Amino acid sequence: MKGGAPVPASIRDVAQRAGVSVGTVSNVLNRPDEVSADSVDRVNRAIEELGYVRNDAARKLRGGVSSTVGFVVLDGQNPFYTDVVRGAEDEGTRHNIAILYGNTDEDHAREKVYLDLFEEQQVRGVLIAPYGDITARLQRLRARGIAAVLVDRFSGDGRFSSVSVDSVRGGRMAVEHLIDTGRRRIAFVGGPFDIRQVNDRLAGARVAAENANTPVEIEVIATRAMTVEEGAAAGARILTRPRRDWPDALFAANDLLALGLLQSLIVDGRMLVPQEIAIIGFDDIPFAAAAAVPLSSMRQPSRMIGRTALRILLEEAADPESIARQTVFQPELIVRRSTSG
Amino acid sequence: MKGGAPVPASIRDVAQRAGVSVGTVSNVLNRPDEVSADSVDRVNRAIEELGYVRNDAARKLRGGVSSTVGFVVLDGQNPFYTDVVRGAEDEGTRHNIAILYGNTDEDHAREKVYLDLFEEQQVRGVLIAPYGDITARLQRLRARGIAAVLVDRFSGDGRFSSVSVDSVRGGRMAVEHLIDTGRRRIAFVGGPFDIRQVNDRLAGARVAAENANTPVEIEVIATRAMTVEEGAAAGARILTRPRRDWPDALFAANDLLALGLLQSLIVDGRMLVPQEIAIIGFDDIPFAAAAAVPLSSMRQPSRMIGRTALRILLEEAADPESIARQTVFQPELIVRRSTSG
DNA sequence: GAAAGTTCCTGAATCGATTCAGGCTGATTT
DNA sequence: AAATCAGCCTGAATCGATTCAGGAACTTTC
Repeated sequence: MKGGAPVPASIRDVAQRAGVSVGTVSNVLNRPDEVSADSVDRVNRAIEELGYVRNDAARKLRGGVSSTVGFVVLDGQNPFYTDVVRGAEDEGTRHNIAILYGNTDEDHAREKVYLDLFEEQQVRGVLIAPYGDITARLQRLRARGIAAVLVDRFSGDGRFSSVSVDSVRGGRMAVEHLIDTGRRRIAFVGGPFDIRQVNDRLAGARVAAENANTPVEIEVIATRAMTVEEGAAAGARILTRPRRDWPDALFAANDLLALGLLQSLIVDGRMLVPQEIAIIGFDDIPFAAAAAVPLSSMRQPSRMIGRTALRILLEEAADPESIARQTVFQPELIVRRSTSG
Repeated sequence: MKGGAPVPASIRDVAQRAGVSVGTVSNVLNRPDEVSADSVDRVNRAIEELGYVRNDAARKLRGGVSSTVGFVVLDGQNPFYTDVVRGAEDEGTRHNIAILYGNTDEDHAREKVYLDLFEEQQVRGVLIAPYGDITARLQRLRARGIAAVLVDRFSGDGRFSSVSVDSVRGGRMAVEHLIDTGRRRIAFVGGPFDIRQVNDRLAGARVAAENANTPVEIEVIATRAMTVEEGAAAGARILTRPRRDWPDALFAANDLLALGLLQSLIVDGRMLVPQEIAIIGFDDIPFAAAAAVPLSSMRQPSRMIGRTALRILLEEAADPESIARQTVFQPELIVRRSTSG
């Protein structure tokens, strides 16, 4: 068909063409300052002419380190996580690191599949927004020399580094805001409860309710996933109740749920938001502001989370003796129309 | 901590423990039916006991094939692309393939960086939603035995397989719909124009205008990117015009732009959508339905696109002689309130 | 019973980049 | 002039999985 070497050039070909040894070529590639300027030139020219590209497999094999990092994400459709990934990617390109991407969709089996895969790939490290409890699995990775950093989730026992947002505090702030604006019958919408953040946000909500100086009721409406569809389904369920049983505010465990709720509640003007019912979400995804009724939310510094997580991961990969550290960002209350008529 | 070798077990360790040769272990792994049941058992037990995991680097080095595929995405924040990736991932897990993910953010330099990286990684193939013209680059990959499939973009010269949606037709359908609902002064909002889809959608819009049996005006409002922010900026610019110069409909090159436009136009009730101005987007991302005014859009079968693209990629990787084929899906008009008062 | 097959297994060679002990050259010191 | 040193280079050994020619043990065929 067309030009171009059908068989890729190896370091040996480059060495031959440049008239030096393979060791020298490798040195040019990895520590050019230990090689004479003349050799550097010749080698670089040969590389150019042959279109040589380093074979990462060979490199990795010989004890080298991988230039990929695995990222296991809970929900790849959620703009919050896309943003986190984006942050990690940004930091990654600065270190010439690529991201092996895995979306688990709140599924244990997929989580395992991806971790296995990353292990086979001998990635430099793994970023993971875990679904359930995976410390055992991570221990094993570590034993293999693969670092791991938890994302969006505090590491309970402190055995692994983590980068997260204080979900309990976020839950408290959200519900305090609802109470401040006069709401008393609050429903927490979220699930499944083996997602740690869901529990934490609910716990925070309860704290706020207990600390209030008026009686505040917290009801729990469980969902099977954190999606727009599940939110809409939960909303539909609320609508079937007699009017006097409606809560006067909803705290959704994330924005996708909140958007789903919003969508189903205001359809046909069934319910007025925020007059009859206030809604607040969590994450402050870009679409929250563009919603039918702009959505109040607890903002997380998503890109920063991704960036920080990758940075810490690389540091730990470089120094396996380093001590696990927990980085916790604070959420920020963003008030929009859905809670402030 | 429990057992777990601090140093990963190799195939040799497994062989020793199972009392067989390395060749046999490899055979158990790759063609178990050529090995006696007894050996298979012993080897599997040894693998279990040692926690052995295949080293993909070594495997790749020895002429094997990679189990990763690169995916270069134009805009990772766009839910449309997340959906496409998700589709590819779905198909990938069925073949035990992981995705190396790269987000170019409409940037040539990043595009190149990722392609280099994928080449070093010797990925099985590359899926790419290209920004500009990259056939030269893809030719080179192909010469190295790396297959490539274009995503969301028709391969003009037919040298590569592609999976896309008929953007010209989509543009035509969108504008025909606007015309059908009585609009005559239509603005196309999109850019930059070196994104092929933008051109195509505009071209389709023009066809619709010319075919109409009333005079229809198509104005072009250029944006620098396809984001919510740019859409909002374009909307703000429209608002500065004297009222009589306002278009009566907007066709946005994608939903993000449309959402931005919507957001900026309806703020403070400056403009009534759809009464004064209709808006239609492209992609039908999940958030389009949840927008302030539910957004009409041209739906693309995003997951299907991803799935199909990966399937074709794997087929081509398996058979380098195969002929490039163009798969074109048809877009579907989804009418919501933003175009039908 | 010899020849010809089967079935299953062995172990050395291989892929390509990196590393490192050792060597060569010319400059500097004693 | 010998000894020392710096600067630069060489090339064999190495990583771990795969492959394949060769061979052992056992059956079947004539």
